[in-house]
Amino acid sequence: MEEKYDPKQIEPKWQDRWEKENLFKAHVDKAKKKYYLMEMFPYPSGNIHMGHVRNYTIGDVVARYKKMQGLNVLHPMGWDAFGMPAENAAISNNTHPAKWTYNNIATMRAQLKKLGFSYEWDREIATCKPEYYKWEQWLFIKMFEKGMAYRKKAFVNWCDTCTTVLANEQVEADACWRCGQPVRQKELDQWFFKITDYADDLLVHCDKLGGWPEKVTTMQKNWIGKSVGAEVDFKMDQSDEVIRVFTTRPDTLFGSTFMCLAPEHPLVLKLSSGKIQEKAVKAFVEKISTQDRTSKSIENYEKEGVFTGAYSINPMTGKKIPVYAANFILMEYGTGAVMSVPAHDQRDFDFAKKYGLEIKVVVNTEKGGLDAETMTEAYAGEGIMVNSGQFDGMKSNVALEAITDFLEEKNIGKKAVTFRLKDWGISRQRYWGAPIPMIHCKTCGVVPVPMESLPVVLPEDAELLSSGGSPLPHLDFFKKVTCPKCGNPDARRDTDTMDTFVESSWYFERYCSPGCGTGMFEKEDVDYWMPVDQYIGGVEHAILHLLYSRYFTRVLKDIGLVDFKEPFTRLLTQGMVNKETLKCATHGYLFPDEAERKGDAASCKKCGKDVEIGRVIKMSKSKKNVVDPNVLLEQYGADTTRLFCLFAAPPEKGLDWSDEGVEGSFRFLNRVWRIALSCIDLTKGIPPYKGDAGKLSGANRELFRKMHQTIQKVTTDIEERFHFNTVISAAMELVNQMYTFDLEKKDPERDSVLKGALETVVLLLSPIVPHFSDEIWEKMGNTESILLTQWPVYDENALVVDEVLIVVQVNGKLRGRFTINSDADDNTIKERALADELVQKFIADKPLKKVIVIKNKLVNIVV
RNA sequence: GCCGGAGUGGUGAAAUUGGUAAACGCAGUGGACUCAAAAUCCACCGGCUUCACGGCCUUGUCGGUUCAAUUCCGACCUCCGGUACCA
Repeated sequence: MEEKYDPKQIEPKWQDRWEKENLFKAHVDKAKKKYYLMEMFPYPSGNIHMGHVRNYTIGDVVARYKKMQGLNVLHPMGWDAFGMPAENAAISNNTHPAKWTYNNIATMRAQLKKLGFSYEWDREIATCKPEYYKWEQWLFIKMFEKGMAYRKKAFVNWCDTCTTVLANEQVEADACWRCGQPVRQKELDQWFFKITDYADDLLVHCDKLGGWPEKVTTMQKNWIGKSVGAEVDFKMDQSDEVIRVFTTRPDTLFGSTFMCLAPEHPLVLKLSSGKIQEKAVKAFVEKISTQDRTSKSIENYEKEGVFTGAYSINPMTGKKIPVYAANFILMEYGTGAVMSVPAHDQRDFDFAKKYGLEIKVVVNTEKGGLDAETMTEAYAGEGIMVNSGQFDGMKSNVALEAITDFLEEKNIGKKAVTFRLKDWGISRQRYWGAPIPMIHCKTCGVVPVPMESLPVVLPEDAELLSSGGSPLPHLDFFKKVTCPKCGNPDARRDTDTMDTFVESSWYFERYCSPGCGTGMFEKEDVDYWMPVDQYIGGVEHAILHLLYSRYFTRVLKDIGLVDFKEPFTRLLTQGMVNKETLKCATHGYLFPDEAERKGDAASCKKCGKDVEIGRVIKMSKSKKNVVDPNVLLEQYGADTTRLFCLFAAPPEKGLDWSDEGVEGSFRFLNRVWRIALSCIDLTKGIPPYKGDAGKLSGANRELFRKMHQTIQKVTTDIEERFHFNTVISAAMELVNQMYTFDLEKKDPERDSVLKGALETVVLLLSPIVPHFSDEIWEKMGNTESILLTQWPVYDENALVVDEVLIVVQVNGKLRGRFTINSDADDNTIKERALADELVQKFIADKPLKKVIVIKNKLVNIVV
């Protein structure tokens, strides 16, 4: 009776063995080439989901592959353990965020272990532990001392009923998600990191990140958004005030017929004060202050503004122009004021049409013909200057420089650069985060907590408020402190916590010395391991997390803690794991097992009503379109789960979940298992064929060639593209070819070739299905884990083919094919192609125009 | 809205540098084995057309470049991700 493939028995066996043998332990070894591989650590939300399985499987394959290539591999794992869901769970289940988080970590760690990932668990970190955030607080104080962390006022979403701040996610249709109260914008003092100091450097280095997907660096470049232009001072009519505007188009200055200020601009209320417009302006500012002012919504609002009653003077024309406050101007960007040129900017054009303001053409097209009266849209292109005094007739790109120089000469303007990137606001009015290590004293102002008093420990015995607000401001034992500078006993501790993106901006360095008690990390560890050679994670992090990490690394470099600027040499952004959603009219979103599927329709198991089968979107708990990896592990085991995740799609693409494919992956492993067992029996004592390919013949030679082709394909597909789906296809083809042999017939030559093919299949699959491979490897008589075996190398000579297939096209259409010796010259190939019967039929008596011969591939005959 | 990406058979996908569109799977159909079933093995499997050889069409839509376009260029449509307090 043949032994069946039983993952339930094999997988725990190998997981134990790997752990006992310390197979994944990494040590600094300067004699060896290092490879630091890291996947984005998970937020401990409760259970591992398919997105994690996919991400970590990709990483594990690379880790194991690099190890087999002989590199010193560091492959750590940890927990992004602070964050809002812990607080929400605490409120709804009455459990403490800490308890909830640590329970989730325990569950998820066990799940990751069951998947057989090659993590070095000794390096595990959890960002909610004081020994981790202590060093974050330490860095915060360093940054404060350098002026890199500073305070300014900023708006937050505020719910008056719950008296709490709401995250953008907690705002649904401009109202609080808990109570439905309309959300108001409230201004608070908050901490900011000066990422804008590094805007240019972050931008310039985008082009040097050769190992990053171009789409990610493009998105980062656009996010940073450098604009070159000029700042221009506009004097006010009848007052000494000056309004400074930023423009990227100083060439259009003569065409500026009005001006717009951000509603928050300090001059808005001042200018209208005492005028008949005062009331309307106040109402407008008030209205805007209730609106969400994020870049997402701002472009969606209908352009709206109000006249302040004041005029400024266009410095070129000397004409009075009205000053408006407008909802599409952002205070954070540029100077919070723009000169409006309706003829050459679409937003200004729309605004001018709406409020009946003058439109003046100052840049005409080469052909001329722009007319302010008849224009239906702004002309934003380059052209020839008109209506612009001494600059008339110049090309607009030349005038841009000339006018800027003119402004500098007259001292009313200068060249200026503006970035779209804003400073990073890190204050969160929340409980479950790292406390900001600052103290507010009435006499000394803002004072850092002394370094020796760190960490400022987040009090774990706090009770969460049902409104969702942070309990920290209500905890006197936490809040009340003595000022470390003057001894004033009435000082107040900062009760805000840090944005969780702060923790994830340096965890990759912490992995290098996870237990370090004297600093963020040991320099020699970081010097050896960093930068990360390969980072793998979801595309959704393409901007924020990755940009913040790049910024933090620069800060660490400037403090002298590290010697490099860029933390991640190569980046792989995997696509999301998606699934259709199911929604019942009465019961809302349903889990897959709460609905009865009937072909294209489905009904709710609770009420029997029809269920709406929704769009295929990113798997998420709130939409309940999830697949529980536990179920797959239970039914098929880790290897099948891993195999399917990789086979279904290339990593960078989205993966739309289907249950059917999993079965096929399991079937494939069984197919390999069966041929392995019969080969092992058949080839006992026979060494794998290692000789000259030319000495083999027929099917044996074909298999030998296929084996080397497969090694080549698999190696380049992993090395260059991480396309594991084609890696698996290639392995399947090799296995299929092994199945064409009749093992009943005796053939010692075949047996040794077959043995080599089996060894190859198992080695090539081992990073993907490690338990399975180690088990077969052991059955083949090996005593060491397959992970410690060298990755196979292909033999160039074995790839040589004698005959190639040539296809023949007539006018680009496929008409015939033939095989020919692979070293035949172009002329021979051409003759053969023209002689082909079918080809002749299509050429008929038409004259030949051209014949294109592509060696070893194709002939195209043009008639 | 803005920025980035994707779209190929019934279905997941492949085609790496512009050179045979659909490799390898899933689902399906037929056959072998079996008392029977499961499992397994073998064969077929884009559409229309043809007794057949074959022909015509087909990579979201429309147009362009080229001897040749899934691949390059332009316009558009749909979907997905990000949009600064979800992580």
